[in-house]
Amino acid sequence: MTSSATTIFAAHLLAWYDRHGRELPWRAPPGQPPTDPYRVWLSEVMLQQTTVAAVKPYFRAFTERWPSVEALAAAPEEEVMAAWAGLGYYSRARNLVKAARAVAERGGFPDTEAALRELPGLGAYTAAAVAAIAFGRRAVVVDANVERVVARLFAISEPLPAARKPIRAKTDAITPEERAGDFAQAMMDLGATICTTRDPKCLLCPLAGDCAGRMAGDPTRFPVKPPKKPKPLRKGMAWWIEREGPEGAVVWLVRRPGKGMLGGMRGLPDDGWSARGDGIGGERGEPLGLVRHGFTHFDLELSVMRGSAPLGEGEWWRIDRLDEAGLPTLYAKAARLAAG
DNA sequence: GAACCGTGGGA
DNA sequence: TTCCCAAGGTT
Repeated sequence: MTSSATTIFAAHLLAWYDRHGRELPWRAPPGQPPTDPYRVWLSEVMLQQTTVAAVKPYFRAFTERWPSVEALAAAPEEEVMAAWAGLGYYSRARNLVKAARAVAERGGFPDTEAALRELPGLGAYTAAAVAAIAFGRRAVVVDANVERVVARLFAISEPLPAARKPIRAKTDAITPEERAGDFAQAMMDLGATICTTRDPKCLLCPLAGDCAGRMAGDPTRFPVKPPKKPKPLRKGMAWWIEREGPEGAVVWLVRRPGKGMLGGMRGLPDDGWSARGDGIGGERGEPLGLVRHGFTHFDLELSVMRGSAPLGEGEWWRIDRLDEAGLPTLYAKAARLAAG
């Protein structure tokens, strides 16, 4: 594509974006002053591998409770972890606190892609997105949407993940010098609403006339994905240990190790199903039921037992305030089973 | 590269 | 029900 062709292509897509771009809580309306980098960063981290619908309530809660990066930097880590509960990929919350403190320490966000990339939790995608959207830098932003749109647009037949190199090169070639942030958001909106994984709406697509994948017959052939591996089934045990406290019934909660599965989150004492060698042994006890839960790379069947004595380091937590404990979904399910 | 790291919604 | 996977990063 020639330089002038690139300009026309980008202008075409941006015109579509100005008319059809989605309204989102973290997105400044067209023509507004530069978006607050804190809100851009926070939303981009929340959106990593996470749907817009899932992020919205968390974004509102975080920005209401911690309106600035300085406020977030001053928050105790465990409060942030609890507020993140249910959103998944909990290393994001740990890195969020680290990055906020680094930013507050240096007096504000760095405004270049390379410097942003140094912050914990900001990889190639997020650093480029924040640099482009919050600071108006030209950056090549490639997420799963862009990957799909570009693979179809140029009919890239090489399978993933090797296809990422040519996809990135093509994305670079079509990224304009001006409004690179809007261009990136336009590509992502296009992927989310038109160029969807299944059943793309090619008749509504502003790029249909340029799409090699469509001309090839079936755009959904791109990108070509490798076969996926079967998910193993793991079995484990956890204990629901309840007693009467001065203010009502309480249950024994532990803090999970900082790394690994559900790292840093509260949970029920367990037998080490997460395979990190840090399990707690315990008597079998009365079986309360079975919780099934799917993780990214394995499924879990967790047997929940009624225990009698506290196991490991932990704390008694009021059962009527269990929703404030910040339990990840697995343990929220177990609690529902035991208390519910 | 490849494994590891969550969750909920849509088809 | 089952499968797929979404504004990825770290090791």
